[in-house]
Amino acid sequence: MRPRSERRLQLIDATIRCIAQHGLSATTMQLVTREAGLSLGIANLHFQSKENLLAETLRHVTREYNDGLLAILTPESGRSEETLASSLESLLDFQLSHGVTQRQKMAGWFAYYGEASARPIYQKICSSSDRLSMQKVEELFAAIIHEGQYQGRDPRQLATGYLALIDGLWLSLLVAPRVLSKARGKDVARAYLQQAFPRHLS
Amino acid sequence: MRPRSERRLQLIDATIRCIAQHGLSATTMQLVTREAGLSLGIANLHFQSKENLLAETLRHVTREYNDGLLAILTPESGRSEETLASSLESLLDFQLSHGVTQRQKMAGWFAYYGEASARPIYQKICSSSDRLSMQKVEELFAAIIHEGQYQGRDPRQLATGYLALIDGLWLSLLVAPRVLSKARGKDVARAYLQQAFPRHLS
DNA sequence: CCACTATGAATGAACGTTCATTTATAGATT
DNA sequence: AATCTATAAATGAACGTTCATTCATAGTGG
Repeated sequence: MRPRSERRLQLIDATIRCIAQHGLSATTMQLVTREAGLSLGIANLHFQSKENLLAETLRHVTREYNDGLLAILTPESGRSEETLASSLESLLDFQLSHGVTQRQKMAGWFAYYGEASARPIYQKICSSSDRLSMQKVEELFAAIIHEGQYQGRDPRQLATGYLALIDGLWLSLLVAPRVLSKARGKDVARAYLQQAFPRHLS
Repeated sequence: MRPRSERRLQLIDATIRCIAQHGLSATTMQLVTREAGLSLGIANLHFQSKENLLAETLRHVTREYNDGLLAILTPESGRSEETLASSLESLLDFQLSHGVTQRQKMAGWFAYYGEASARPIYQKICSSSDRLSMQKVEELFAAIIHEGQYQGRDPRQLATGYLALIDGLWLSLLVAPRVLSKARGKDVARAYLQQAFPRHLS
């Protein structure tokens, strides 16, 4: 017998693994609870319904990603050696890091995106997460443009392009990992940022 | 009573509409056949199984897209006024055209991508379509680099980036159409190409 | 003793698939 | 022309399976 919060996390983790392995449409309560090493009824006890479990799992995944992003893009007064250039480098490292580009995570991410257009609850979670990334990246780009006195750059347009590029690279890494390696994906994203902010990226 | 090929197309079209409206996981044989105005058994008559109907639908969608792409990127000896610059412009127009960026089509596309990592048959169809786009776009970029004598450009890297950017923009248009309009999406893609080939895009 | 956690067999709805039957079409026969 | 025959198209009730959910029951900690 374990506390509520622990079981919830245990079930969410199992859900993520199931989605990655079997896809969203083949993820059943039976599979999830067995993967978690628990009984069939337990998921409904803690999440009321399958729909809710899936929504909470998506919330968990997006929260985890956003926390990682915010840790990089929220300036902290404590860290004095932090520069805009290093933030840019950290952003790139994070978004194409081992942790974020695991097959398991990307597969889950796109499984939800695929169903998002038909399910308002997924659409809401995805789009609000996207909006946050957009805002934070745009802020960083605006600061860099100001610092570097780059001419004729629109921070919103550059942020839109950069985030779309990252999404597209993730999709390529997922669907055709043989064609595009993580290292080459990172090179492509780096090239985009170098074109935009040549004096902020070596 | 209608010929086989007509019914097949009718069912595939109905499947596309169902996926766009209800999502892939909620698309049932009942829904599809009712949408097509036909009886329940007809789909199994023409496609043997639901799995096969869904795979054939994906093949149809990718073929349609690839045909459009090939029409632009395959040089025809007859059209003398065709230049590399105009091909580039046509590519951009096509990929962000009304026809390709319909909600219905993009929703279907990403629904399959979302399930692709768990279903080998989808993965195969998607990745082979991607490979074709990649090859053709890379060829065009290589020709442009040669013609414009652009220095330090890698056609494969630029094509990878461009196609990833397009994918990412489609995803944004699908999930958050209010944040990103089609017109602004096109601006973003155009900016990428302008950076890469400034003398080939006004 | 009470509240909470946990189990898994039972339940009923929904789904893909099958198949006996009916309907339509084209070619052959008279 | 009219009739017959063979073939393919089309139907939808019926079947077996799978799934999410429920619930009677049992275990556990305070």
